[in-house]
Amino acid sequence: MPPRRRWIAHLDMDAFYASVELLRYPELAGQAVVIGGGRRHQPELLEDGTRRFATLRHYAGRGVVTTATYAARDYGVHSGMGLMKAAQRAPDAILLPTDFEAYRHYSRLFKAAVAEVAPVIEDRGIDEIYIDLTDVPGAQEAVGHDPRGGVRAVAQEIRNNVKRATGLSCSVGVTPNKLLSKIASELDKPDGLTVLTADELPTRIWPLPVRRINGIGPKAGAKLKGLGIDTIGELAACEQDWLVERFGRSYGAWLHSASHGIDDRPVVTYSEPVSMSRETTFDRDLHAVRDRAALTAIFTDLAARVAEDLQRKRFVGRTIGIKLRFEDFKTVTRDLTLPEPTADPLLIRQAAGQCLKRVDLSRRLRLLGVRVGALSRPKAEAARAAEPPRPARRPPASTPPAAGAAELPLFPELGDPPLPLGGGAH
DNA sequence: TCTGGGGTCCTAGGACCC
DNA sequence: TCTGGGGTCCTAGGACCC
Repeated sequence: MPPRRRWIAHLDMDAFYASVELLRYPELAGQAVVIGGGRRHQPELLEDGTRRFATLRHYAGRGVVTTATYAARDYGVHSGMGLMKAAQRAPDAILLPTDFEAYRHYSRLFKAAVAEVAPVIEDRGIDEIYIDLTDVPGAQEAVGHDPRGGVRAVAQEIRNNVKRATGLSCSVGVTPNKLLSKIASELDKPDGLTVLTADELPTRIWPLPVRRINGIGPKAGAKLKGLGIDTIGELAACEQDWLVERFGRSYGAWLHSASHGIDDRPVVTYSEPVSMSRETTFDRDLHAVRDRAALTAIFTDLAARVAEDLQRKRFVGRTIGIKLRFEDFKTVTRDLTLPEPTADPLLIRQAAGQCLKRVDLSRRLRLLGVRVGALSRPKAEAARAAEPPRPARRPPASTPPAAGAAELPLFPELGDPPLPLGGGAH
């Protein structure tokens, strides 16, 4: 009996947001379409029943491209690009607002369709998943002399099921591990299926640029390029010690094993959230003093929204943090750990207000965020009462007056003394 | 016409305790 | 008072991903 092979699939929906929009507006098929920005550019229904769509040409704002159709990508537009820049490259491309409700709906549909064939699924966001195919009936069968035949048929069945359930296409990579499958799913995109065995590493993986490895981002990619390493094969030819000297023990060793296609991570079907946050970028940069009222309102709203998220998902958190991005794009964070976890909007806002006091607010702000971390499940009142009080590890942060957060002066009044510089408070 | 929003994980220094 | 080592928690920043 031949040994049982581990088969992991990575499934990636093709241009997901844009493809969902095309289901709704089939007349846009084949056109350059970009998804992104605010709610402003909703299509307009004309009297003759046709729709008028906004184009990128007149866009003004700070949005980015979340997805572009393949036709739009031909103009050099890709996700993450500022919409202003995208407008330069493709002024006549159609611009649609993001509709997360719709995308979440289709996300649930495609994942359910996969689960009918293979139930061991790891969520990697709204449009991609890993699937463990090892124990799916048929996956271990060779077809002729090809050990990939059985699992290829299983993967094709998954793709068919997704198409039937959603009308959308996806690309799938199947290999012995998550690292290689993630790379493989991109090899024949869109609407492709690539099955690789470990012995195909030198021919199929090593010629690719290092950036194709999930975990090598812009920084590590640039550093490798500076060292004369462009392809995964060139990385694989490096001594591990040499990489460790340059990238640190952990990352250096990982680079070495990744380039050799080694990855033992399991497919994880559930993981508890670690933090929840809300943040917003303003239409224009705001100043702590001159725009105090607006900033205070935004801050309170962000705290209320995280609190709402926590309560809806039944979590409480002990570490409250803020994030600020200045006009020069520099970002700072401050956080504060409370003696007890909470999901109360007032307590969250109070703690966030404490954090804010530790930041120098002389530069204008473009973004504000509120985060709650160190999450746990709320204890029932009864269980709490039965417990001895938790001894505080350090003096609790001076608790603001019980007056209620609404009256707290979060941002300085005109004429207030200058705020202390950030970073000095610990 | 620079660069959204929601996450995870890692590192590193200092506090604090034994 | 000086000299330690180990372990955990807290905080800040940064890389990376979807």
